[in-house]
Amino acid sequence: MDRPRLDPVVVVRVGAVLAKENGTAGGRGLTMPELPEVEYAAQLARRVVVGRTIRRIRVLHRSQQRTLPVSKRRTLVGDVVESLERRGKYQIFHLRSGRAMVVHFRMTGDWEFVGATDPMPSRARVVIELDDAATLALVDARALATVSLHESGAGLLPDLGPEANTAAFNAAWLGRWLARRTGPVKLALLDQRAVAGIGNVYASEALWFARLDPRHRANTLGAQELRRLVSGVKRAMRKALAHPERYYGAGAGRFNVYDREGRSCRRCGAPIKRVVQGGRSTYWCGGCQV
DNA sequence: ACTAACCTGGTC
DNA sequence: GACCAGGTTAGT
Repeated sequence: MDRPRLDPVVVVRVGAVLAKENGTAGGRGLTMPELPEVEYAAQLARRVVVGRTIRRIRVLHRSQQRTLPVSKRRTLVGDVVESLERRGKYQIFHLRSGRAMVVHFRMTGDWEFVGATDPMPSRARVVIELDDAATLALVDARALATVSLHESGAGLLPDLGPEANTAAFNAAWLGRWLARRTGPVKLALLDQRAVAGIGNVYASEALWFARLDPRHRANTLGAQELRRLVSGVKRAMRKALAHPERYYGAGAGRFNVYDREGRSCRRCGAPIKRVVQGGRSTYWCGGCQV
């Protein structure tokens, strides 16, 4: 087959390989896939699965038994992956039968490409075997990633806002959305109905780019602040999409505020602060984010 | 609109 | 050995 294939020696696991290429193995091992990381993972997986016939699906962890019971798995055998689409943090495998398999990495999910002679990774939860002997494994330390099978296009995904890195996400849209939110703007940014693809890490990063205090009430932002926030989100997306190796896997740690409590701000030198909002850590610079 | 639950590796 | 990380959903 002349279809492009991943070199199995180079590509093992998306996050881990990026860290290796970056020469930073052994860092904090942050993964937390958000829009840029899921986009990169989908790009790699796409090259392996598109056009291939599913030979078998294995479930190695009970957390996936609910959504992928044996009866459903059997029906996938022989189906063909026509395309792999990313929407927000979701990956959608469109199948020739008209069905769709939807994967969400949650916090620690990742693809691992397993060669014919490679041992199955210990954290593999769902294994997709293809007709050309390629094997794609969903590895996930915390086993919270989800895989679901849908009979048709209807009800595939929950209600999602515009993609964070597209023109559809703009100040007019965001302003309309935030107007009915009274909580902190950081929490509003995490709502996938407001903007798709932002998670805890890039929410803090985007607010740093926008020079906005994450504790501001969402519905109090002015027009100029809204524009700054939109461009802050897009700057964070653009940087991470252009350099996935700096933000993914053990190579992570190139953030401006995330996980940098007490360190000095790269823009103004003031110490980075941390506060818990909605049960999750928010980081920001008390000096230049006002 | 807020909170618990889902999970388990890594750190305290 | 307790506890924390966190996206999403289900439950209050």
